[in-house]
Amino acid sequence: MNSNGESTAQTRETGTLGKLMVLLDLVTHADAPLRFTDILALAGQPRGTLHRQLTHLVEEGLLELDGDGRYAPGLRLLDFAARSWARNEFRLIAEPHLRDLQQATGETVHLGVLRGQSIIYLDKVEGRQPVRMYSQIGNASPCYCTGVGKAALSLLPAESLVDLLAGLSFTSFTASTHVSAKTLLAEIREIADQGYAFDREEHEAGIRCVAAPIWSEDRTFMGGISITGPAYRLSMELLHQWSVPVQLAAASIMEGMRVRLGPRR
Amino acid sequence: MNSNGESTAQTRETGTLGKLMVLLDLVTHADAPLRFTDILALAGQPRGTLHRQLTHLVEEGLLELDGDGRYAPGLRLLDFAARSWARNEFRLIAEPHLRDLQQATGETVHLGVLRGQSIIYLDKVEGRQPVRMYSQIGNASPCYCTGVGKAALSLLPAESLVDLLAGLSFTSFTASTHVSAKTLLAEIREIADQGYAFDREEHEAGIRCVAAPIWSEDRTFMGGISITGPAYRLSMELLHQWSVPVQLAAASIMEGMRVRLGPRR
DNA sequence: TCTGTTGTTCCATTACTTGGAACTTAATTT
DNA sequence: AAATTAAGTTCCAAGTAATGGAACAACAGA
Repeated sequence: MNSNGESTAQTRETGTLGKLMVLLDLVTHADAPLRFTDILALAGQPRGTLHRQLTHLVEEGLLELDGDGRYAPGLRLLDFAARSWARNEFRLIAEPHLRDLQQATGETVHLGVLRGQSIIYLDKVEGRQPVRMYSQIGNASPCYCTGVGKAALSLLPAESLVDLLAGLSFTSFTASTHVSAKTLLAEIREIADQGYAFDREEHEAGIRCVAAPIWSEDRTFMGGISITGPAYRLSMELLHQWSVPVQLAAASIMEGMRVRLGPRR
Repeated sequence: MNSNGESTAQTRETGTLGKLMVLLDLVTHADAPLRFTDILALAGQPRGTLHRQLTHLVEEGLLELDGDGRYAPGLRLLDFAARSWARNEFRLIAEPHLRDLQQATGETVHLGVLRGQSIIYLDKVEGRQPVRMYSQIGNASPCYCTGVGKAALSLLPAESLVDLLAGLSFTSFTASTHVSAKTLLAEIREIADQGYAFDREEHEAGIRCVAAPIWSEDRTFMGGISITGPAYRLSMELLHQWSVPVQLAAASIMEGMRVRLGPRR
């Protein structure tokens, strides 16, 4: 299987686990708790099989079954995630630099990492209001219309990049969203040259950002950091200016990673 | 080794999934990323078997394998958890009331739910500083030394309570921590009578709280909310006073649950 | 280079998952 | 209230995937 394809309904070679994960995906991605029959239709499996699988997931706390026979994501997932997040090395290293960048600009700062075709946000430092956790952290966003995403894509070797772009299906979130691999590829090459990326209201109308890529030497980690804010406050001119501190912060984080994780990587 | 519940090597009736979850638990509960051999020793399984299991978990993104052959929790867990949290019905219903309570007291407010022998924190509303997400949310804490935990235990029918207490292993976090089922049981009966619970620096020195239980009519959900703060600011007298607003907020949340989830439950 | 350690692959045996069908329970209609 | 349909659960023979011992490969230290 290819390195970071991770394409959609692709049957993975993970046996029983893979089938169960598909179910977890179904339930967690649904907009509302699903009944047994709903899942039956979506999963397309025999009733007996599905019933046993769901029972196992519930027994393990990965799903929860309420009194009305509806399945919802289980709380055990929270516990796993809390540990996963609290000890994430990249996040721990990046955190102080994110804070500095937030202080310097007054705007919201994100740390994200490329996983397959998505950016998963690892951290977020806001200014005034208390963070609504999970509001962004942990969420998976498309790579082709976010600053961090495009910055991360600029790190891929040409071949992997073309493969990944070929597998994308573009959703037009705003009028500015890239809708073809062609224009996206052109921009990513430009980003690779200049070392930073913009999001020109491509994911959400009225929201702009400037982002810089971050990577570990062994390319295990490919992601980025960004400064995000409302378009009325963040002119493109200002964003161009901020491309400098973003890149400096990214460099500091990478230096921290090199020191902490050993020079080899 | 094991944190608080989840007693050792308990074989669940969940077939292949159960075995994989044991591995996930091992890795996520460890203090640092584990090498293959570390897991081999902890899991006590044949090398070949373990290797394939870990490979499957990595392929599914539940674990991550870094360049040095160390296994860490995977980022996919974050994505699952983000969805799980964002749509949790109890949290959504409780949130505005938690905010009100925070405003009224100025101290930190928690929402927690009993899962097995642990309290899992579903939400947290702080005053001044931005919330460090996951710092508390999602974390599992012992039920016998937290305000929310003892409040939740007071909801259990006598028999279940005795069973649960019998299975506890007490860790003495501070000088005030309950260390026997006997004294704990006595306090829980008192809590059941009066309708609110205190944490008198039992989990963390210098931290007190007052908590009130919350339950759904079908007892699917048993948990509570609490006001927490430093002992120097929260005298026991003040906590006694605050037992009233905490109980009122709890009542409001339960009313909300009744309306939203239907009268049956 | 040798040697012990760590990590990976292979394959016959075993055990679990599979899925059809029968069954029970709940909801809807007459 | 009885009949009818839908929804959810249990059962078991057959097939498939997991198991685990052993052999193999990669690596580190002496």
